[in-house]
Amino acid sequence: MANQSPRLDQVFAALADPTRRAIVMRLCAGEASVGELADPFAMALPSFMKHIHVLETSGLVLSEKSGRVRTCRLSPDALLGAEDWFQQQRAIWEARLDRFEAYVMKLKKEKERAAAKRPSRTTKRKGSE
Amino acid sequence: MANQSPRLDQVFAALADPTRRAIVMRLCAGEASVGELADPFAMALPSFMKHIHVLETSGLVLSEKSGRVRTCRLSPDALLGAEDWFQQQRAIWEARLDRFEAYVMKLKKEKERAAAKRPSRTTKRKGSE
DNA sequence: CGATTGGTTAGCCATGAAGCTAACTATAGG
DNA sequence: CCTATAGTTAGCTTCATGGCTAACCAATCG
Repeated sequence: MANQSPRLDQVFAALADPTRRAIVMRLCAGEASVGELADPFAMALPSFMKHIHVLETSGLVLSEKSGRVRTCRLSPDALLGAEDWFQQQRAIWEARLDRFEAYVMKLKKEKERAAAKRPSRTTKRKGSE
Repeated sequence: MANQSPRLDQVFAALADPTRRAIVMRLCAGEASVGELADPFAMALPSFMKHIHVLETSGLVLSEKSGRVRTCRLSPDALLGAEDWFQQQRAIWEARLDRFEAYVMKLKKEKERAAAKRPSRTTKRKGSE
């Protein structure tokens, strides 16, 4: 029940930036070096590296340096964790909608029964909500 | 293909804060007034209202004031939009994994065929990557 | 060796986010 | 009418974020 996970904070914060989302999207297609990743962006390397670092500390991306080139790849766990969060919320939301619908149905039925009992009151306006 | 949606920026940024995620979770269970929402948090009202406002401009939450009380409710669209983003990434990721697996299978088969051809070389080490 | 390439570190700046208090508006209740 | 309630506005601090330049390693390559 305690959903105070600092990981989610970082994952969502990381994904709030279009540059970083683009990096994640790129990495979904396969690993790449920092240089390759940086290429499409009109941004100085140090600025770009900050984004990589943010992605890394959020757990979304892993990287490894061999020689003078650092290769980055996606770590699906964090991504899946965030997706889970959405699915949980949606489940709760949908359960509520179901309950609400059930409630409306119940009201409707009661109204029908009342109408059957004393038809003269069928045209009564809306009723209390 | 242009996924530069400023909406996603705002939605993810909104969800990067634990207070705001808690608000969203609370609202999944049904609408509530600002006061009700603020109650569990040890935070001055003006600070809290900022969170509400962030949620509102992100499109996650709608609110309406009647009398002196403002009632908030979830707007599922933005939530679903964000969930979609994850599902798209996952689809790409999984397609890649499939392709990778297919590639590995192909390698394996070739190796087997080679082994069948000249069994003496079966114990050769790893091979070039 | 010396130059180039690929990345890293350090430090600066502007902006925006998250919190606070204090003071104000406007409805509801007595 | 008076007071308490529910938000709201204004203005202030502090810290994080996103960008830059300049200078600095450390592998390659010629």
